[in-house]
Amino acid sequence: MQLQQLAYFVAVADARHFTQAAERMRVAQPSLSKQIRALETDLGAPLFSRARGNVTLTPAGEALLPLARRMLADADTARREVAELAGLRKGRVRLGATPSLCAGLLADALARFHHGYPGVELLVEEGGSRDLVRDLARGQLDLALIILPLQSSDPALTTEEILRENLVVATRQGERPRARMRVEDLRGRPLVMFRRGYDLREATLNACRQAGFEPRFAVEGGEMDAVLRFVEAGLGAAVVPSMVLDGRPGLTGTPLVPGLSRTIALAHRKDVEPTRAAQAFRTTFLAFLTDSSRERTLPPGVEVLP
Amino acid sequence: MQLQQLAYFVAVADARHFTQAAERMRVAQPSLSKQIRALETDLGAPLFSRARGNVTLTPAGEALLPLARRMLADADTARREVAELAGLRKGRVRLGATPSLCAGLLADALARFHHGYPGVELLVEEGGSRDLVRDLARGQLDLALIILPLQSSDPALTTEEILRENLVVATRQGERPRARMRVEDLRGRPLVMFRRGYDLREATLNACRQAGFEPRFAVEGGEMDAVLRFVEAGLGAAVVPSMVLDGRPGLTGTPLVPGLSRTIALAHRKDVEPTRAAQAFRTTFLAFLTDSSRERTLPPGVEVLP
DNA sequence: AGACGTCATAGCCAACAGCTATCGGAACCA
DNA sequence: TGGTTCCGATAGCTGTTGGCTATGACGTCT
Repeated sequence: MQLQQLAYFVAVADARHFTQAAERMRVAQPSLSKQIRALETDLGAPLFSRARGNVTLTPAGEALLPLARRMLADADTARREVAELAGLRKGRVRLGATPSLCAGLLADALARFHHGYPGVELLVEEGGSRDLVRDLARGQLDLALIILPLQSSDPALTTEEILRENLVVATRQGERPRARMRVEDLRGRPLVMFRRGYDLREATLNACRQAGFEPRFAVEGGEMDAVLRFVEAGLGAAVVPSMVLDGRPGLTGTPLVPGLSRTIALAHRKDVEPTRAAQAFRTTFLAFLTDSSRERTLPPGVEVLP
Repeated sequence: MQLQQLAYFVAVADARHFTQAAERMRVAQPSLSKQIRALETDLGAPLFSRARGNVTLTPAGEALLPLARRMLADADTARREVAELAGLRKGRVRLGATPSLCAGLLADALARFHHGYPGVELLVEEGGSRDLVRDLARGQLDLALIILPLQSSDPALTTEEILRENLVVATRQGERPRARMRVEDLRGRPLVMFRRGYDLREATLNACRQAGFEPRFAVEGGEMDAVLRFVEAGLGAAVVPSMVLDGRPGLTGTPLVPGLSRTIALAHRKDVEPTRAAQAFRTTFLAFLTDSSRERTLPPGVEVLP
């Protein structure tokens, strides 16, 4: 007997319908059927009478139902009580993140954390790595997702590499598509450039200079969303993390050869232990990444580091 | 969160000791440690403070303990209530079995069934297949473990092949041991023979006759235990299932080539549905066999059929 | 210092929960 | 009667995981 089997059992008892119950539990119908069957053989008695389109509880099922409900309720209570004592009932996580992450996978991760710890306040600051590092040091942030390597000489941070994201050239959809490009191909071509302070600005400029030319700007100064809209409007190309193109049908991302990528790390102050809420966020976030990686639901061009 | 993890948690809380708790739960210590750790990360808080030789509950653990106990108690109650409704609280199973099985693995199987269904009365009848089949037909048995093929022409039985057991030649320990024997080697050699009615008597006689000779008897007429004692006493050899030699240091079993084996089947009347208790016995027994097979705890010379 | 006791870690394997694809049979409808 | 639809069961595959053994780390006691 397992709690999950009981949850499935209650779902079927409520829905009087295997397929609908499976949908509600977010699993495939055969998986649920199999678990119910396992529970039945474990208990040694059928729990449902499966008349066509009319699933009903057997007496054994009737006897089990209230106990199953109570066990599940107890499990929920236990979860809450422990969370309360662990200081995760209330609390606050102040998280810094780069714009590309905010636009990309952060939303789902935050949703997951909020679902797990609904009482914890979530504050997100969007900014370049330099600003985030400064705010971490000032104690204005608990955690930050930053770009490595750090420019600042401040070694008072612990960093943990967690992601690698590929940079691609974003162009307007339909503009003579290519399989891939070299940085060299950007020479003379008008670029839409981020405002000062963005890591991507430095990255792009460095790449061009290393290729031996100074890039030409069609427009500069925007935030992430503005830059993408300018590209959509045909003002020019931009170098961006491929993940921000997810869900932007008007834009095409062309990979660069040799590949250009950035390493994203989770950083916090070395001198103070992160709050329990911050630790919980870190755990949830890492779990979210590995899960997404496993389920192939990560945006393209993002790779989870071991 | 899983019920088993909670059971492990309660065990550790009671014992204040991981290793002892693991013993009590009949698992290896690392397995238990891993489950406790999984529970802790699942709940987001440590449950034990692991001071050397002084394991104590954290506040979170204290909060969880009563709820865990209640969930486990509910699970137990649910099991009992369902069993009661399924008619397994009381009831009776009348089981027939051949002497070799009774002497061999049946004891452990019965213990397991009794543990699972303590309210069910267990009656065992030991006898040859012919007698068992007759008693099944008369309604004096619910289930029987018999030797296939059936001699009787009564087709009113459902049989399910479950085991194959090897026959070996039992001789006194120390008597010029051989790696293997042919049936032919029994010619002229005094045999200890079972009484009429034993399947083994027929099997032995048939094998000898097929090899072209009539066996010589040193003594005949005993039950299983007596036959084995006669062999131990040096009266002669006997053909027996290798499993009955398990735990008889005074006897050696020599395999026959070509191999001689018997198929054991579980039989019940075709015309009446077995009682719920009998069905439960069947399930438990089959599970016992596959478990034993997996854990390599079957007596030698016995093979579980798929 | 060394032996012991105790929990954690590492690495391996079998079992299983999950999936997709498909079947079988009841109900419904023309 | 013969599709068609719906719904649960079945089959076969895969990734995850609970279990094991062996070993490590580290305190305690002789």
